[in-house]
Amino acid sequence: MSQIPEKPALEGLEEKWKSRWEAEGTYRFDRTAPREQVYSIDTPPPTVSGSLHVGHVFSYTHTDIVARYQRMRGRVVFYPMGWDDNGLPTERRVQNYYGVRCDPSMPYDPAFEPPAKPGKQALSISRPNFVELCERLTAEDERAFERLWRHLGLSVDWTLTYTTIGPDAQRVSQRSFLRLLQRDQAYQLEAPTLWDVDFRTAVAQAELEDREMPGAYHRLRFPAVEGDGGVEIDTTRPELLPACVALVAHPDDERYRPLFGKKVRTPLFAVPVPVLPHRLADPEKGTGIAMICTFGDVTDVVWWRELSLPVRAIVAPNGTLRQVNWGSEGWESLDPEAAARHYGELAGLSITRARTRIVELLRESGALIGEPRPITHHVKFFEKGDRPLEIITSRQWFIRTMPFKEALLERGRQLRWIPAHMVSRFENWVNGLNGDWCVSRQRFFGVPFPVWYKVREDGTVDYNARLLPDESRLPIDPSTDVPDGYTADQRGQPGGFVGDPDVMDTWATSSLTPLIVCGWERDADLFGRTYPMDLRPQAHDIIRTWLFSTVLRSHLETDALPWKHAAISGWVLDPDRKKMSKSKGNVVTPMALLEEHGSDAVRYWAARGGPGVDTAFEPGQMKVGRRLAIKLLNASRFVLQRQEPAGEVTVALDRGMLQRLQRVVDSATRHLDGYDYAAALREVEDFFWWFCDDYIELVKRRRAGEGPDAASAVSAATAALSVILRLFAPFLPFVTEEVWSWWRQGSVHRAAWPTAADLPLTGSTAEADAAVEAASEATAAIRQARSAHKLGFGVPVRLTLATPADEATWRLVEADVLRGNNVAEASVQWGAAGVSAEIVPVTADA
RNA sequence: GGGCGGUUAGCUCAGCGGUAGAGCACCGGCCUUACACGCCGGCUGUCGCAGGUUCGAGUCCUGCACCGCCCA
Repeated sequence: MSQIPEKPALEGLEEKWKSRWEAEGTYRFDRTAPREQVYSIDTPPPTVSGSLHVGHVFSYTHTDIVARYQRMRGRVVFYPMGWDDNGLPTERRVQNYYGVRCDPSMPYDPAFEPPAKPGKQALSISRPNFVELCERLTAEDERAFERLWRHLGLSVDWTLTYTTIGPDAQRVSQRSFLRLLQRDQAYQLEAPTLWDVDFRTAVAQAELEDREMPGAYHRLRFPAVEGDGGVEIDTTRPELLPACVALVAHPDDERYRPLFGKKVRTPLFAVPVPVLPHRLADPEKGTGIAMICTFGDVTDVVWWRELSLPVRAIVAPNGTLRQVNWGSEGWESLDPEAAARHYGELAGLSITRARTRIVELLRESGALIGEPRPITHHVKFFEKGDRPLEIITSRQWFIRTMPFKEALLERGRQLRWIPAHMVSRFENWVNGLNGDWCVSRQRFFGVPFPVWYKVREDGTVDYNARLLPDESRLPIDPSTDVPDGYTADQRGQPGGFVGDPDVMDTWATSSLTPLIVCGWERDADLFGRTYPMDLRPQAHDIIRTWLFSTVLRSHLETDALPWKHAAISGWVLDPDRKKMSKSKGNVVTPMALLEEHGSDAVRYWAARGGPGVDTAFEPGQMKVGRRLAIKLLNASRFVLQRQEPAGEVTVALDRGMLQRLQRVVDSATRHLDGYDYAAALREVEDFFWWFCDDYIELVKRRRAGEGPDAASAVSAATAALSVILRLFAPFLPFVTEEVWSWWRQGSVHRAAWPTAADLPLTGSTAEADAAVEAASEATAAIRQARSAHKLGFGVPVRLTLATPADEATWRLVEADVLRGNNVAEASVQWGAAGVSAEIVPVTADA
């Protein structure tokens, strides 16, 4: 307990209480609690190689409100925080920050120190050195993130913090991968894969986005192989002509029916290709007949697979056209010399430059009909990428998704979504899945695949001869660790082994967060107490990635839903109703925002944005929140200044106030149970302002007196304050804790959530309600009259009042109403049709 | 093109079958010994448009328009 300050203020409360909470372990998880009592939260690990912005503050506050509410309800809250440091964003940040690039062929340099300032030219360093820099930089970022979250007042148990590159995450990722392999739920395949030519890695369907791009239709003439016939096609990708393997038209298209089964030859390269029917060919598009190349887009892949076509791949992993030996097997041409001559103009060029050059060649040869016609079309990009994706055949790891679509939809239905309509985002995505999940990335800072391959005697790698570690060895890095039965010097040697060079997609690790934090296969006791988890909070933009993949992994690994509830928060919108962009969010950094308005005030703004509702960034609401917090300090101080005489709450007005509060408690509890924290806050806030401006104003003079009526007011006010503080505690943790400390032991955040039993209610409910009603409407009428006559409160008045209240009710509140409105004399008519008040000032001589 | 959500006072939003609400902003007033970072009062709406159901519709149904997001 401490003294009530003379002039209480919000300043400094964050510093004071965040360190107190840490020192006292206020939010520490009690791992002896039985499962039924535990409430476990699968917090989204923010990407550390970015910055936290107001959107994070917004949604993490929502989760914290739920956590604090559940804790006060008696649940033992398991609330870890994670950092997503694994993956491409970190690599990119490290490259820019230190001016380095990773060259996996270089040896480790233990003495390496990055330059103080990044040089003009990127410095090549080994993979282990690169990974060290990633770890160094993310560790710094993580400390800054933690400071921010503590300042915001998140009631996280910081002893449970994990990172997606940490040993636990690696061990879980690798163990799960080995088990997927055993169950044939993961497999390796050389297949056409979406490929980013700048990052030089495969990407997954979930990481795609469509962008609108300018393009052009080029009409090309393909002569018949025999006779003078021919056909014209339209293509947006003429540079892929050397990779053309067939033409395709709709089976019902009368125009092309006669050509099915016949061959035409490609312009410039004179490759004979068949004309084939397929239902996916669109008769309305272009000339109605298209060229199939390996591979221009995903439809090409479908055609290639379903029509059993050969592969003629020309795009290299770096996005240039590779060398091709025309006339050799697979590259047959009716005129290999001409083909080689033409292709020689293209080889080595980037895709865009190759396109420009081939259009010139086509024009010269007469195969280009007319001029290119500009269009805009949708092109697939890696969401973090700058150039359109290519489709390149490469060896990749996949996790099966296609066989589980139905089961996953069923899991989606079992999950309680908040708000409920978000389930359709999930179903939309699952229904649209068109292939298994590609999880390998040709990158460096990630969890390696725990796999080696045997090297044949001729020095080639036998990808079918896998060497897998025992689970007890995990986590391992196959680029430095050695498989059982081999020695380090056999790496890369004939008869030896090589490690799988790839790392896992970052979602392949973050899809396991419930298993990582709950101690799957590491701590069975903890796992039993926390899994499946109670809550997954996250934003709606990552339903297709994080939520989907987590449901999949838990389904495969534990045959269960990972959590009971998924609470999907909205976005923060800027004043133009656009998603608050990172650059905008950085203009006002979260820490500056918290320092300017106070954490409770910012949390108030966030709490008003309901579940799943996109919410405008509005400093005005933060100012309102700040006023609320200040009001709590002042009102509390006033109530606590007089805690004696205490006694039974007998006066009708006092009982009526408590009844109102009881209804607020019931309703706020119902709302919070349904995760509608915004509705709960509204009700508590409305009550509190009424409590201050009407109830306290009416009773404060009686309360200042002596005897049972004063005791009734004192007791009612302190009982109400105790409940009000607890109702506000999940929303405004700092100011409520401060006030609680003035008169109570322990933390308000470990106090019990209020119930009706906390309110000393006695007597007739109807009578007390009627008293509140009569007092409120009379007061409103008198205040109105004062305003109309421009008479301030300080001027005593003579009142003529008509009130619908009956005489008995009026007598219950008369003294409070008259004193509370500075009425010197009154003439009252009760039982009137409506309320009306007339006043005249009482002058000194009257 | 398919799906989801939204459209209510100048602004931000609540209300989702029974006489249009809150806060902010604005205007007017008040030093009232908890708070001037305060208090009191006032102003403001064809509840996107068109039909329908109902005794009664921001509230339910149908269509349309516009905005946003997701997926093609």
